[in-house]
Amino acid sequence: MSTQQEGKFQAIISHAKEYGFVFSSSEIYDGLSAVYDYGPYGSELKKNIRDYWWKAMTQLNENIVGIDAAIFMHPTTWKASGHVDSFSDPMIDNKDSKKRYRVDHLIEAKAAELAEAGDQAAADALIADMDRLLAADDYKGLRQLLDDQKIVCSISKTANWTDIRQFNLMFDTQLGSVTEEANTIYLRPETAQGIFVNFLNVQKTARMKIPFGIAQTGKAFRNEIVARQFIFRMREFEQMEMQFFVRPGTELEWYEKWKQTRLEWHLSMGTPKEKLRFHDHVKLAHYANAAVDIEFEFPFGFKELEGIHSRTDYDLSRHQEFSGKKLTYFDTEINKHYVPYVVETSIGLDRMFLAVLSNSYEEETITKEDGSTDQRVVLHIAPKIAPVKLAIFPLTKKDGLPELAHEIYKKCAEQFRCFYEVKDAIGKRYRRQDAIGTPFCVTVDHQSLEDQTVTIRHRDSMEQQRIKIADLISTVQAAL
RNA sequence: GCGGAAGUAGCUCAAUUGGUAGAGCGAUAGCCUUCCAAGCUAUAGGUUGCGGGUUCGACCCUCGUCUUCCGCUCCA
Repeated sequence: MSTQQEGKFQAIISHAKEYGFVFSSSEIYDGLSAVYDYGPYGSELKKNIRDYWWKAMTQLNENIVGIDAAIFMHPTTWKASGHVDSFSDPMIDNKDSKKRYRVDHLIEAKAAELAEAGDQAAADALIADMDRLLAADDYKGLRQLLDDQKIVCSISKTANWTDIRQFNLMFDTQLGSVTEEANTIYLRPETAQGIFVNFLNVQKTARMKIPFGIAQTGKAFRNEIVARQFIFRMREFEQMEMQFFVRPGTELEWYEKWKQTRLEWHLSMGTPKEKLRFHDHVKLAHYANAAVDIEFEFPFGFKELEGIHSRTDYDLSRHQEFSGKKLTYFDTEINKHYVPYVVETSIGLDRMFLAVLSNSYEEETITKEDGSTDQRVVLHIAPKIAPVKLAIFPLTKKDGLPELAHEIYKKCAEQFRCFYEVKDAIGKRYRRQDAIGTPFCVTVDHQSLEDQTVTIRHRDSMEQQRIKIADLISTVQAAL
C-alpha cells in the first residue's frame, strides 16, 4: 500500500466513524478486535446494498427463491461440509525464528525430503504415522514425531518448538441450558450449508424445477488468525449467497453465465469497470471444479469481493452420505434421478459496503466564483443505495419557511428516506449531506411561498435547478 | 503469538529540565436571515487508556497491563 493510498484508507475509516457509518464494537471498552458495529447511516447503506442484491436475485429471476436459515445448525452439518476436519489445523511456533507452521505441512515437507533422498518407504511410513495421530487429535504424539524426525525450522534451523496448539476456524457454543447435558454446536462459518440442507424442502414446497437457485443473506462467523483492514476481514460478517442447482454436465455453462451476470450487477451499482477484475483460482478447493473471484481495487489493492464457484455435487452428496437421506432430483426432461450440481455466487456484504465507501469517497477541491478554493468531502454513492435520498432545508428559520419545508419532508418521507434540518448556514447543511452521500437537497426559500417551487441541488455537480414541489417526489424517484 | 510505534475533549494537537490540563475545529442553545463549511454570544465536554511505584507534587520518570496501528506468521 502506498503512503497516499494508506492515507486515503485511514481517511475513509475516520470518515466512516465520524459520520455514523461504522464504529468499532464496544468502543467504550476499547473495542473488540475485528468486530464492528454499523451506525445510523451505515446500517441504512448496508440494508440498501442487501436489498438491491436480494431484488436482483429473487425478484428479477423467476427461478430463484430465498430462504432465511438459522445460524445454529446440526453439528453433523459441519462434518459433512468438511469444516470440522479441514479447518482445525494443529499449529506450532518455532521459538527462535518466531515463525508459525502448520504441523502437517512440516511433516509433509520432511516426508518429501525423505522421498527425494530415495527412501520412499520411510516417507510413506511417516505420512501414515501423521495421519493416524491427526485423526486421534494426538498432539503429544505429533510433537514426539517432530522430535523423532529431527524436524527443524527452515529459518532458524532449530527444533526449539512450542507445544502444538489447535487453530479453530469455527466458533463453538453450548446447546442445552445444563452444562453436563450440553452439546457443542457451531456458529456457522458460511451460510451456504443452510441452503444445501434445505434443498429438498425448498424444491418441493416452492415447486422448483432445475435449473433453479436459492438465495440467502445472513451472518457468518470465522476465527480469522489475522483480522485486519477494517471491515474487510471480520470475525462476524454478513454473506449474500446464492446456490444455483443444475443438471450435471451443464455446470460450466451456468458458471460462465453467473460470472457475467454478477459482474454486470457490480457495474449496475456504479462500480467502475477498471476497478473490477476476475481472478481465476489456480488451486481449487476440494469441492470445486472451477472458481473465480471478482476482485475490487480497494485502497489496499485488488482483493476478493465475491466468489463464483462451481461446487459440483460435493455438498449435496456429502449431506446425503452423512444424513442417510436421499437428496436427488427427478428430471422429467431426461427421465433421470440425479444429485444436482451447484454453481455458487457468494459475496461479502461488509466487503461490498467497504467497496462502495472506498469508491465513492472523494476529497474534492472546488473553485468558488471569486476564484478562491475550498475543500469538500463527498460520497458519490449511487442514489439507489444512498442512506438518505433527499434532504429538505428551509433557507431561513423565519417567515413560515420551516413550516412549508417540514410539510414537504413529511410527504417525501413516506416515499423514501429523507432528512430535515434548519440549523446553520445553507452551505454548511449542503456539505454535511455531501459527507453522507445524500444525492439531492431541496431548499425552501421565499419564492417557494409564492409559486410552490423549490431549488433542488445535485450532490455531484453541485448544480441547482428550480422545480415544482408537486414534481419533487417523481424527480427523486426517477434517479433511484 | 512475535517485533516495532502510539494512547491527553467527538476530531487534530498543545502543556517551558516533574509544579495538580489548554487551543482550533466539531457539538448544543441563541442572535443574524444570507443558496455552497470561514459573522456574533453563551454552554457542555478530560480521574491525561488502566493499575502500581518513585516524589512534597506525575500527562511528563519507572514497572506492569490493556487497546489500537504497522510488519511477520496462517488462511477454502
